[in-house]
Amino acid sequence: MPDHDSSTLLSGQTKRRRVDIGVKRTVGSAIFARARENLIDGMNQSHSVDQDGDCSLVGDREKSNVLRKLLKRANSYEDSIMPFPGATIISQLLKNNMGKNGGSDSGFQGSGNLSSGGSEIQAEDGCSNSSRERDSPSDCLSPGPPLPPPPSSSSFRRQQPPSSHNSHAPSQPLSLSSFDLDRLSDEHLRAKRARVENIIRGMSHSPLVRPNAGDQDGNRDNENGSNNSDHRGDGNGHGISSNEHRRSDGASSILSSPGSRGGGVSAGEAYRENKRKQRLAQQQHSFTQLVCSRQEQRQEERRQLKLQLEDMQKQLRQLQEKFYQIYDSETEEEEENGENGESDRVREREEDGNLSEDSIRSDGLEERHRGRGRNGHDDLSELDPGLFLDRARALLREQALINGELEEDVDGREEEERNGERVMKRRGGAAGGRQLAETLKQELNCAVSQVVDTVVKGFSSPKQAVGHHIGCHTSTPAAPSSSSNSSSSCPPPFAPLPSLTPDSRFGSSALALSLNGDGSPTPNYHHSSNQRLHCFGDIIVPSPLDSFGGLSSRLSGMPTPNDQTEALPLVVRKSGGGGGGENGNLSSSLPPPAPHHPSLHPPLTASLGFSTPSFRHPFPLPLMGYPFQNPLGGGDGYPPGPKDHHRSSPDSMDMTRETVSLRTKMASLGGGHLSHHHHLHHRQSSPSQHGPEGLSLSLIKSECGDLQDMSDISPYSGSTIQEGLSPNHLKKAKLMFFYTRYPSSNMLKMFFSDVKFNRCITSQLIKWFSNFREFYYIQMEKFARQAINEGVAAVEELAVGRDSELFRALNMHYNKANDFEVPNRFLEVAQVTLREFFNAIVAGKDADPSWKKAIYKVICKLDSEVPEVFKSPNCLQELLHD
DNA sequence: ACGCGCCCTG
DNA sequence: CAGGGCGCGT
Repeated sequence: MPDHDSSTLLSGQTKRRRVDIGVKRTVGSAIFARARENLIDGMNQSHSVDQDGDCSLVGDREKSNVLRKLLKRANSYEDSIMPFPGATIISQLLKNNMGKNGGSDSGFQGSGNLSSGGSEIQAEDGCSNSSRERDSPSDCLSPGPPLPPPPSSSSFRRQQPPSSHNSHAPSQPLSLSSFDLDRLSDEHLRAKRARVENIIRGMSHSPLVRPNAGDQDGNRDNENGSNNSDHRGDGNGHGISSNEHRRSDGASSILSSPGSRGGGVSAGEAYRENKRKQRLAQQQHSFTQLVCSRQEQRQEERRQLKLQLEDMQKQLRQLQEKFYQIYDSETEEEEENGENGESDRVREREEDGNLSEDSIRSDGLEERHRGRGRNGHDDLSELDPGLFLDRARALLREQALINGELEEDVDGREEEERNGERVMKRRGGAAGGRQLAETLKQELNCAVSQVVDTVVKGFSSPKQAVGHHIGCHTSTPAAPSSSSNSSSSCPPPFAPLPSLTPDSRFGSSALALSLNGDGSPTPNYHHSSNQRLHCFGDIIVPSPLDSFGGLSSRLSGMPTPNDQTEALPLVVRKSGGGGGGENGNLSSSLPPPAPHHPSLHPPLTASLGFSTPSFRHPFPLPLMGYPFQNPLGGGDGYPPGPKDHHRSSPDSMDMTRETVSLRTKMASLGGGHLSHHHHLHHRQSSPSQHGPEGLSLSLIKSECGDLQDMSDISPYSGSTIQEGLSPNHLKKAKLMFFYTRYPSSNMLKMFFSDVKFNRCITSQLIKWFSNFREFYYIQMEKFARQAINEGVAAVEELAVGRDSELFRALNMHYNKANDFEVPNRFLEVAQVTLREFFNAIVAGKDADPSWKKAIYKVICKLDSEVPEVFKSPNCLQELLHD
């Protein structure tokens, strides 16, 4: 896995570098361009760079996006309610929400926000909404006209105001859920509000509460410092922008240094509380009430989250102390070596501690969230720390079980904590810090992935998420005790909830991040690559996965790939290095949701070895929703159900008729062979490997899914219409290349009439010819240079005959079997091409970067008619027989 | 803005 | 051979 990671990283780096260098467009200042690139990368790719903050940040960003979406969708509703121009109002609301989420945390500063409706809020909003990549907090401070949230541009960008990210992130989920509340009646709102307030009041007495305003800066600085030092290693050129970016992002609230925490309820809190109440009283009528209530709720939620955060941090610190006590003596030496890796490890420990200990206290919040969740589709509630913690806890337990160091009982949270400590101690004593670190890494990975998963799921299917949320919460605690086999821990809870199953697919497979799942209502999502992106913006969130990857890689001591392109959305992780792995298979292999019985699990789980419960969810990945119609496979072609193992041997599939693309995708997915995908269960691969694979799957789905439904390919009909390209098609294309180097798409359609054309197929064919050309021209250039080197002085000396090396090379490539008689015309063209290259090189034109273009222009005119025979689906037989 | 083609990479 | 990025032409 390290190898893979490193390779990926390298490629990513190179790509990035290339991109950076290649960007000639003048987009303002280079810094801005960089920043945007980073942003986009962060959104769409891994942002391993700042893993520390990723957990929360990612979620935050995504949430913000989602919030916007929701708001947009709700426009109609809001309009009806509000007499004012809907857009303005909504944007205002949105801003307020966002401002509150981000701004209220800044303690006293926010005191004026509520009553005044505040310029501050708006300003902050403007900041975040404008999605300008700027690092100076001052921008946000300057009050200005409210900027309507630019949905398109901002969808991919982070919106956190630089000054408030700490608590901002956690609060987001709640705000989302609260949004749903809009649709509830006032009564509901009030009731809820009252409940929440009660809770908050209770919480407010917590000694851990503190005003964030003062701390944030300090914390951020600290975090930044650590981040910078950590990532310096992988800065590779874009360090500046990335660092800056990170700064603005801030570190994750969860992981942030606990050093400055503490203190009782701030005066600001109380003040704000009062303010809220006043406002409530004032706003008894009209939509303003709605708005205010929502705001209030958000604030409260935020506060809760903040409290939780504080708690977590404190716990983290405690845990850390314990940790150090136990291990420092042993690991000191290692730490002495102290490089980035070491520091990373330390942080990991912190994180881990955070997670495990946080879980201890998450109950109250969970309860609240659950309650709230029922009212609206607060899938978002899933996002809340409580859930996260819960899952983390479960993971921790799981890990303990895996290592056989955890006792069966883990009922009480204290118990749990103790167990964790015990485990640590034992490990420290026996295996040493290394093992512990490994365990922690795994745990962390799992937790992160789960969180991501949860977020995604929540976004993708809100309503279901509620149920899922509940199920998950309840299930996790109980699972470990029920059986040593953790695999059954999470799934069972879902079983009773039919509605959950659809999205649980994603949800459960932490690795499966794709939102495109069938369940998701995103209408446009399967359109084009572009839309793919949009999709992500809408629902999914690449970053979480990224963060996951980053974390995992980092934990493993490997640099994180910066350029993990779309791996995220997708999905299928087959095996997991982090222990999450194999689920991908399961998920992919499992058929939809029918409430599955635990009985089904045993075989699967057994092969899974150890993995977190969530990973074991045998839910099919969203991708599965797109049944790859395998004409021969009778429609169940691709996603093999869990039972596929027991089914007729996969080999029965007619691979020759399998579409090429499908095969390739499958290969990427299944680690190779469609027929052997069941072997995946036994494979152990690094998580990093899965990203790309999953990606390919998503690609298939998203790109091909939209094309005409493949369903109309009659599997049983004698008709040769295929939805994909077969190896024979490839061969045919190669032969066609002898006639035409630049076939038009129409031509391709004519000559591949036995293929059901869609964008996928078309582009694939075009790509084929592009690749053919590439090879062709490379050969030409090579031989031209060779001729020049050999002293050929005149082009006339150059000739391409069937016995020439050049021709042999070409023939070997396009007509390997040599069972096709290459037309003379091709020889002529080849000769012309060769000479063109020769002349150009001799003339020194090759100094020009685009010197080949002229040649291409010439060659593209030399295409000749492709014999009619090629139009026949059976042309190969006919041609080759000749 | 979109599609195409080249280039580079894996 | 496929992905992805980029530039160019429309």
